[in-house]
Amino acid sequence: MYAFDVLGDPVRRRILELLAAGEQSSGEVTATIRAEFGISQPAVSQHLRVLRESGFTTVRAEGARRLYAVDAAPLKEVDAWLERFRGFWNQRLDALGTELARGKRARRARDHQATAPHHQTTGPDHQTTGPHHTTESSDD
Amino acid sequence: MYAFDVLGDPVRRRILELLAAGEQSSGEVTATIRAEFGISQPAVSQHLRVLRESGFTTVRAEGARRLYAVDAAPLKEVDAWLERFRGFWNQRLDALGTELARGKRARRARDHQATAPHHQTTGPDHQTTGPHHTTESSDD
DNA sequence: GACACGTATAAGAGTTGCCTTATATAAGCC
DNA sequence: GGCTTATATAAGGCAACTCTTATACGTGTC
Repeated sequence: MYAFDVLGDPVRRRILELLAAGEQSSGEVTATIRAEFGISQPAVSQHLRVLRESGFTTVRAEGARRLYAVDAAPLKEVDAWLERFRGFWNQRLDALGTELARGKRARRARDHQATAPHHQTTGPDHQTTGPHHTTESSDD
Repeated sequence: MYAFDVLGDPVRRRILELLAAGEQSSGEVTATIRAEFGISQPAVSQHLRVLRESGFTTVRAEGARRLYAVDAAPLKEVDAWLERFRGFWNQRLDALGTELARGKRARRARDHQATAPHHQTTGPDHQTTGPHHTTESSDD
């Protein structure tokens, strides 16, 4: 899951945000990013390269310009990874105790798309204690 | 959005995957990670520290053990960031042009409402350029 | 108290990542 | 052709990250 590495940089995330509004030329992106982050044109170009080479964007030439646009594929991957955690903020944590008491918990941890280098998951053969109660999980 | 930095590391992502199945002690996590990644106990402990200090996990002591569990707050943040891109993979990219021509775009049933009543999908209402057609590179 | 276990921290080395300045390539215009 | 605009690449410096080994700290046991 190379994707998370790419998204680790705030400049790159910002560029994607900009492109989410629609195709933009390298120059347009550069102007905005320079204004916001105060970095040089080559620096922005390098970030664009990373995004391009990692599949987050597509580019097409229009004269001397390069028009960048979001390619959602890697983001989709990230979204898929998050999938397994969705249950953690979709339920009333406070009510969890009750749920457990009823022995009625839902089965989570269905698939694992581990990016681990080696073999598969050695599933914790404990109780699958899904979403537990965290003392105070901030929810907004 | 510190969260993406934390998730940039494959070991940390794996640890979260493990914890997604339920609370685990530092030792249990360490055993699995050591087996899969071949790194030392202190290395795992340091990753656990990062996860702890960045709010991805909670810890509670049980005797000499430290029991770690997922805290979803930061993941929720990541999910919220992704929100703006959801529209990019919920529509038929190839048909987009046609669809626009027919002016039929808007009301597409959002489909996939499987389990979670996640936040309302505020589709990216990018005017024109939105999701364009490209060859989607699914993997790299 | 002494010792083993479970876990964390400290200090240092190697690697990776991002930024800068300088420069190259290509297109547009006169 | 020669100049300007648009964008990319190259090379080097510095900071940040992650690993390792060594060690400290708290807990349970005898």
